[in-house]
Amino acid sequence: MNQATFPNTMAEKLLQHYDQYGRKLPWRGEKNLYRIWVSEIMLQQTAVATVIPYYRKFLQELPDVPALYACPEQQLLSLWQGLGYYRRAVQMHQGAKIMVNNYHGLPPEKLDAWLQIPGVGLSTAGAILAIGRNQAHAILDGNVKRVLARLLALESPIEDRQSQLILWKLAKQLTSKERPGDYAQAIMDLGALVCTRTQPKCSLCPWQEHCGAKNYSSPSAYPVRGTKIAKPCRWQICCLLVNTEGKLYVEQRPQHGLLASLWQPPCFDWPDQQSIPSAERVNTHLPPIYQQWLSPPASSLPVVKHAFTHFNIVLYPFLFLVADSPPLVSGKWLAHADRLELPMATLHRKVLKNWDACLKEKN
DNA sequence: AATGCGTGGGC
DNA sequence: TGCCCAAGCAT
Repeated sequence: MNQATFPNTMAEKLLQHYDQYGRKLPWRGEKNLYRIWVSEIMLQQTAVATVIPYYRKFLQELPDVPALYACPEQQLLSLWQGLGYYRRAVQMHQGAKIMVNNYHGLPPEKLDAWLQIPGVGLSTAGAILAIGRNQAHAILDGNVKRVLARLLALESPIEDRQSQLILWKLAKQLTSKERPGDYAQAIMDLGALVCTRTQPKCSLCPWQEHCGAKNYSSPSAYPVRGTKIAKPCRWQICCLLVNTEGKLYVEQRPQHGLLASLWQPPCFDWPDQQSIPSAERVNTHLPPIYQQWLSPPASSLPVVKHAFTHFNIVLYPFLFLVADSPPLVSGKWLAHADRLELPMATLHRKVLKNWDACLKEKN
């Protein structure tokens, strides 16, 4: 469909709809760039309902750039715990450092400066300055992509470079020059409430008369997706080492990669997906130092299945009762009461939760 | 350009 | 239940 067919009255039409039906959200009406930055980073690839409690807690603990700058990374990761994409928290820390060193501890006021902040790309930078300063920047997030792909009845797969260029061009074209901040939030609300992924409510849509998908095709047929690849699966033994004080042995993950710098019980790959590991077979697959601790019979806990973005994982947890605190140097022994303060990924929390439930059952 | 990076809810 | 995907960005 030719983009020239979209009249310049569309922004105003959407804004009228927004003024009446826009969502009330904790960050709506916010003009503080720091607070908008926090919301936009948390909302990357993350559902609104999930973000809200994290947003409130984060701002309560870290109300401004200097507070974020001064916050130890471990404490920051604890605030982020359970939200996912933990790199975002580290990047915000780096961003706060840049703001303290270069901008007197204040968030920048220009797009180019925001693009130098780690974790802030074109869409996030545009959103922050459009919403906070009413600067005329376009945004292009998942919601907007879906809305625009339907307007265009875009046939090329949404993730293709060609599609991205077309969508950015249209996003800029449609953005309101008068109220770009409200427009950015309006089109995201449209995607979240009306132009939804499944069962879009076209009869409520202020843009229905302009929509190629509605008028010439089927809205739910868009956006067109590329070919998907089957997710691989991994299997791991998860070792719960418990000493006589009832403390649990945990190790910190590497600083880079998956779940960077988070803590977990020691886990080891279990290459054989055919068999569920028995206590005996587990023994032979672990480093020798573990073998002396395997209290026969080792208690097995419920299997934990977890889906990451690019692979699935199955954890086989085993309980090891350790008579004395062993000479393991890389980790530490964690009391039950201190568990929540330590940043730990959801899949490992699942294991610990199951263990708690088993203990409760026995008592 | 393609891949890595979490999690929870909807269907 | 398994699959899809959300206010994307970095490498």
